[in-house]
Amino acid sequence: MKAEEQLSLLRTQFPEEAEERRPREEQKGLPPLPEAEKGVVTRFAPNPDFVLHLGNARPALLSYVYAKEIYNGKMILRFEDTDPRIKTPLPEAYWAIKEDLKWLGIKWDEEYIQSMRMEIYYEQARELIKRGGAYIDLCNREEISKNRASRRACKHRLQSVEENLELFDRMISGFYGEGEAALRVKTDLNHPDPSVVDWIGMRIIDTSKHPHPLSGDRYVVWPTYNFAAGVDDHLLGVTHIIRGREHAQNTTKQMYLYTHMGWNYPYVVNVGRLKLEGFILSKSKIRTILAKYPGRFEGHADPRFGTLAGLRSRGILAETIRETILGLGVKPSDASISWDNLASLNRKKLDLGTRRLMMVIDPVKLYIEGFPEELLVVRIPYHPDNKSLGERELRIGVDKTGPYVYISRKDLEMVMNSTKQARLVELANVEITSTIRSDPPIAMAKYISRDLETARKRGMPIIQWVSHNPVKALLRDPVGLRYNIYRGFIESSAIALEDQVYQLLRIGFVKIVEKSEKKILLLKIHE
RNA sequence: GCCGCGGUAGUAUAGCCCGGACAAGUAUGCGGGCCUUUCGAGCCCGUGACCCGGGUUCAAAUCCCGGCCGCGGCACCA
Repeated sequence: MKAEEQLSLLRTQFPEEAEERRPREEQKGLPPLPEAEKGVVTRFAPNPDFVLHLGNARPALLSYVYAKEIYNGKMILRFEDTDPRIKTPLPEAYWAIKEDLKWLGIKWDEEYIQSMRMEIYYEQARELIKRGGAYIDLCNREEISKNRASRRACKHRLQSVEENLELFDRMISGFYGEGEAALRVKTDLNHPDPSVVDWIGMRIIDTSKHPHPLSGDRYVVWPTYNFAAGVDDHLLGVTHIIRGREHAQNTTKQMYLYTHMGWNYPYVVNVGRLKLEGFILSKSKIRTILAKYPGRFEGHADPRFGTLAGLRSRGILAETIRETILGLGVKPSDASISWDNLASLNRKKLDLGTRRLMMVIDPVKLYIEGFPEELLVVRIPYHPDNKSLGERELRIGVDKTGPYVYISRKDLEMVMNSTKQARLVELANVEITSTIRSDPPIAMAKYISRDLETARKRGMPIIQWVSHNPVKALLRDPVGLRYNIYRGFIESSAIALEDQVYQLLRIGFVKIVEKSEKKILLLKIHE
C-alpha cells in the first residue's frame, strides 16, 4: 500500500489520529546543543605556534556563536603553549591569533595562557597522585613502549603515593633530564590503543636548551596537551567542547583523568577538517614553502595562502567566511569549500558598495573618426544601481590624428571577428574600419551614434575603454601559488579615489596593493 | 595492521537520533529566458543526489548486518 493510500485510509477510519500529525519544527541555523539549559561555556584553544587558517575558524566560530549568540553563555580563549621544544610558541602569534579572531567578529569573555598556569597543573598533578590516579615513571621511552605493546605494567606503577609525591618534587626541582621521568595517568592497561595506556601527563623539557618565549627556563616539567586541556576545561567550567575531529582519541584519554578526579566531562562536539579548493591551509606546508622560497611570498598573510590573514589580504570578507562556515553545520565529516561558492557569496556582499572602474588589458589605441565634440567629456556614475557612490568625469584624449580611446586587444579581435561594431560603455557606438599592425598597435573606427538602443538592436558587444591620462596598471590574478600577470591601463579615478576595492568592468573584483601617481598594482579577488 | 568516525546532485549542506506529506529542501555550478550601458548583480524556468549488497518493516535516505571507499588517531605534539 502506498503511503498516500494508507493516509487516506487512516483519515477515513481514524480521523483524530490523522490530525495529530504535525510537521516537524523547522530548525533554522545550527542544531541545539545538548544540556544547554544549565548554561553554556565554550572555549577555543589554539596553539600559538602559527597563525590561524580557515579550518581553525570552524571550531572558533562555532564556539563563539553557540556560547554568545545562541545561549548567552561564555566563551574562553585559551592559548595552549605547553610544548616549548617541538611546537615552540611564536611570540607574535598570541597577538596575531587574537587579531584573526577579532576580524571574524569573535569576542571572548576570558583569556588564559597555559604557560602562565603551571603551578595550577602541578597542584592538580599532586592531587591526582594522592588519589592514586598517576605515578612517576622512571622508565625510558623504549621500556614504556615495550610495556605498552605487551600491556604490562612496570614497577613504578606500584609505587606508593608518598614515593610518587617525592619523585614528582624531584622532577620539578630539575633533578631529572629530558626523558628520564614522566608523570603517567593510570588507565586500563588493556585499552586497544597503546597510546591511551597510562598516557603521559607531564614530561621534562630542558628549557635551558628550549626556552619558552613567555616563561624562559623557569619550568622544566610541562603538562602534555591532554593533561593541561583536561584540567583547564574542568577548572574553567567549560560545558561544551567544540574541537577538531583529530582530538577524538584525546577525549578517551582525558576521561580517565576526569574519573580519577571525580569530575564530569564536558559535552564534546567533534567537527571535521576543512579544505579550501585551490588553497594550502596546512601550517607545516606554508612554513615549508616560506622557508624554501624566501622573498617570493608576503609571509603567512600572502593572499595565496588559506590562512585567515591570507584570505583577508585576498579581499575575502569576514562575513563571507562566517556564513560559509556556519553553513557547514557541525558534522564530524570533513568538508571541502569550493572557491566558486565562497567567491559567489563574497561577490554579492561586495557588489553594491563597490565602485566600478574600467581597465583595459593589453591596450590598443582606437582612433574614432567623426567623434562628436560634445562627447569629449562625459560623466559616468560609479555604480548604475547605487547612485550614492557618485560619478566621475572622463575625458577623451585627442592627439594630432584625432580623438582616441584604448580598448583591450582581445576585445578588438572579438569585434573584428563579428560585425565589427561595438558599444563603448556609456560613451558611443563605433564601427571598426581598420587595424594597423604597429607597436603599440593602432586601430581606426568610425563613430555611429551615442544611443544605447542602436547598440541593443544590433546586438553590439558592450566593451570598456580608457582614454585621456591613462594610468599603468598591473593586475595580479592568483592561480594556486602563482600569479598570472596582466598589464594595461586603468582610468585615473583609481588614483584619485581612496577606495581599496573596486569592480573592474568585465574583469572582476580587485584590491589595490600599491599605487603611485603613475602606476597601480592590483590583486584580483575573484570575478 | 589496530582503533575510531564518516559516505545525500559537480561542490557544500538540510533531512538520519524519533522510519510514513521525501518521486528528497537550500546554496553554488551548469543550461535556457527576462532584466540590466560588465562576461557582474537581480528575477524566472530547467538540470542534477540518498556508496553497494542483504535484512527488519505495511513502509527505509532514516533502523540492523556485511562490503567498498574516504578521513582521523595509534608521540614524553597540540
